[in-house]
Amino acid sequence: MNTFEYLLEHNIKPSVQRMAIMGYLDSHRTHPTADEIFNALSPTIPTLSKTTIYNTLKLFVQQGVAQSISIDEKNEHFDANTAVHAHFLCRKCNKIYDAFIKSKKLPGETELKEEGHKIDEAYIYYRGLCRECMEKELNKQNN
Amino acid sequence: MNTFEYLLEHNIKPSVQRMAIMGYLDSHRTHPTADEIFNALSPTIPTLSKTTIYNTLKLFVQQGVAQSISIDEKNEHFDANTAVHAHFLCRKCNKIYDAFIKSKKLPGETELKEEGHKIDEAYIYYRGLCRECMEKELNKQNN
DNA sequence: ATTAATATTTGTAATGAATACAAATTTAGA
DNA sequence: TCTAAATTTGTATTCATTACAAATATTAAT
Ligand SMILES: [Mn+2]
Ligand SMILES: [Mn+2]
Ligand SMILES: [Zn+2]
Ligand SMILES: [Zn+2]
Repeated sequence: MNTFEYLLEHNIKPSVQRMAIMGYLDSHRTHPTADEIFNALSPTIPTLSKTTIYNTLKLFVQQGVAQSISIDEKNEHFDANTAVHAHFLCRKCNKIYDAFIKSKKLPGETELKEEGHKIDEAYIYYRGLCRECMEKELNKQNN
Repeated sequence: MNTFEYLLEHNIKPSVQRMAIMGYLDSHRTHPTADEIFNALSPTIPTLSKTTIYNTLKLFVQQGVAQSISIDEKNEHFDANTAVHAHFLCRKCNKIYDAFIKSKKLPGETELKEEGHKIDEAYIYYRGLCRECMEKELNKQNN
């Protein structure tokens, strides 16, 4: 799937900036923040403005080519994967890990629907200590 | 369960301010923000400071007598119910509804544990249109 | 009861991510 | 080419949250 066509199919005019931001999001599945995207792209597009990053990401979310991840209190993160999937934030290294979902029924979903609410978005967030960080802590102790 | 004992059991010294904030959280299960709590309590405790609200809520979360709900991008919400349960935010009226969870296994949890991560917190968020708001919209059309 | 040490609260200043806004630039159409 | 619309940019602003230090309250020691 090429970025140009993908944006067009979602009614987003593929400008240089939009292509670059979508390209970055698609090739870096690390759930970057607006700031991280700006720092990554600004060397190659020196005129790039942070406002454009914010505007574009908002547009991407509206048009359904990205989702906003609010697992981190401090910063909004973004994900080119728009499918419903779980996220795990390591409180030590701040990395965000993906976890895919097997069952179709999400917890509490049926109850909410039975009460007559209409669900448009679903998010599953976990926080804790990732394997990598846990191993680092163990190595410290065994030295 | 009385508030005084409850705070003590969780190693929180029950000051007037802390009692009031815990009392409010416990009796208003509407997932209030720091600002809402301040506006509600400041008439009865005129010297109350907003900083105290923030400090106290942070302490409550640390000591496990409240949880922080980050379903709303704009404001942090708080909940005296510390059990893992789902939340539904209506994007029209901004009310946050509870939904209780039947199954013990949360989506993606097993996968994350198998990868060696240690999960400490779990959050399930939904967004959409609540029944009340949907009915209001229907009434508008049929007039 | 005084005093001193500690804990808590308060008010104000600072932070910083996100937004508002208007000017500048680019793109598309006549 | 000329014009209008769309997009981008830079700067100013917002506002929830935090930092900090002074003020007050609580507890412990003398
Ligand atoms: Mn993801
Ligand atoms: Mn709740
Ligand atoms: Zn980690
Ligand atoms: Zn509603």
